[in-house]
Amino acid sequence: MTTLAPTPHELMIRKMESIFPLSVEEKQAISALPIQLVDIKTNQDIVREGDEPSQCCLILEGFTCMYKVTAEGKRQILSLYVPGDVPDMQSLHLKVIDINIASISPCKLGFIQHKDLRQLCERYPRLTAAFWRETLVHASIFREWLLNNGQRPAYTRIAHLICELRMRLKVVGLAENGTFEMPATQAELADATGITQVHTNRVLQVLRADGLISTVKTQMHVPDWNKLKQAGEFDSLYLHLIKTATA
Amino acid sequence: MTTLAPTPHELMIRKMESIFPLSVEEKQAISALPIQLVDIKTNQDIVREGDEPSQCCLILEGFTCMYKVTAEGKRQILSLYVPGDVPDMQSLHLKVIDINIASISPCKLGFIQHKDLRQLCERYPRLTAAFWRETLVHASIFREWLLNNGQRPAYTRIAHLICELRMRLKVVGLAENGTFEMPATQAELADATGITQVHTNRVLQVLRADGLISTVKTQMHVPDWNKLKQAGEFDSLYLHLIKTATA
DNA sequence: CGGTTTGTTGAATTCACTCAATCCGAGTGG
DNA sequence: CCACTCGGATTGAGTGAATTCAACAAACCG
Repeated sequence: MTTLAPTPHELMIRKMESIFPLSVEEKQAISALPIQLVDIKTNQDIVREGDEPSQCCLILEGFTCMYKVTAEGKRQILSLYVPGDVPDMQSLHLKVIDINIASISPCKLGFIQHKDLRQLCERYPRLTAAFWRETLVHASIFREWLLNNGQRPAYTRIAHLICELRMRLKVVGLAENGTFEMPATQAELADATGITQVHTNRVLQVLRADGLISTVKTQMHVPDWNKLKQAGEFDSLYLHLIKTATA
Repeated sequence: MTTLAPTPHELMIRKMESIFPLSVEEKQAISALPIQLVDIKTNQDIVREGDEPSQCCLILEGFTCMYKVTAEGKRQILSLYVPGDVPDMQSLHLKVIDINIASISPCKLGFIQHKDLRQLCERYPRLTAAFWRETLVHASIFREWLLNNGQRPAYTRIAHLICELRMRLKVVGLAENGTFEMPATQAELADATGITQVHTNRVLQVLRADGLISTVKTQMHVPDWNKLKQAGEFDSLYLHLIKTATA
């Protein structure tokens, strides 16, 4: 299945439907949402700690990451966001942003005003549940990362991260045949998994040698999904995808 | 201020008001919520991965923890929950539970039926926002733990955890004069911070030697809040407390 | 009490880190 | 078309923070 680039609204709906069944009416309502398109370059901050935005950001193309830095200047990437994600949905209810969001590749973004989202939720109360659920799924991803980074050895940890990305990209149609764009640098993977860049490099080499992944530029290929899943101890339950989306 | 043990509803309201301003009406509505009281012993599972509960669990007394285990049997504690918390609020919107929750001390729990919470939210839409916000704050705590466990050295990491507990207990009136109950064992602190029990023990000794904490049985005392905050690089922004609660 | 959990200590080990240095491909400009 | 730059990837060698393993002390509990 070769999917033409979906419109912003199509993408948003596709993503939402992976975790929440939408009615025709609800989809129409979402499709009517005003979205302001913006292109940005690599390594641009989109939202910063302390900001009080009045809009949410929908990723349309490219990858972004959420991160925090310690007093000593060490950066932890808290999550990677891919097309269809709204990394700052929390700003609907937490006025002051407590994290940073930045692009890690050139991105196309769609900004949606809080007021429009609030209006939508008022008119379609089930959508409140849908958005709430989306934030809960992201919380679940944070938890899985906590487990992953806290208890698993580097090899498993990186394998797990790659599994998650593949799965999340698949539901929005961006990971066919086990191949997908993965523009994160090794330094970024390192900051996401809490290991050093040097060590990340060595682990990736072993993963390649073991035939679990192969990379060409920013293209990641997973020849044997089951083997990688096993290496990464990956169980997608925590992504809370509904069955139709997993198939 | 010596607070008498609050009723379940008082405790719930006190906690909610630390992150969301409630009207008199809303408080009355919450007070009318049916709550089923249950006492449990230490180390009892309350909710398990795979469960599909029809109720949420309000902690009234004691500590509980949320955890996950890897295939190799390593346990990561994802969060600690204290009186006033509802650790499984997510079950309102994520049918299948993806984590475990267990007591780490004897606990008094209050179970609230999903249907009652849903009804409450329908009648008082602002409360939907309040509960949603509560789940977002917990997500924020997961993120901070990710940063803490991923990027900070063991000493800072444990100091930070103690700071967080003090702060969260304070808003429900359980940490006056820098003293509070902290029933977690060193093994549990270890699983929460992603370091070994042995090393946790050594770090605690240093923290005591540095005069940052002192412990008598399960009582934790913090003689100098500012010093501990500094040692733990603690900034409470991520808890999203409203000003009146911080004071 | 005796049994069990929790806390403490020592010694050897290791996984991952630090600190460079080097390599490489993609642009850029002369 | 090649020299130059620059970000990213790779490699080597030495180091260290935290681990493992094992034993022991202390506190807790029925």
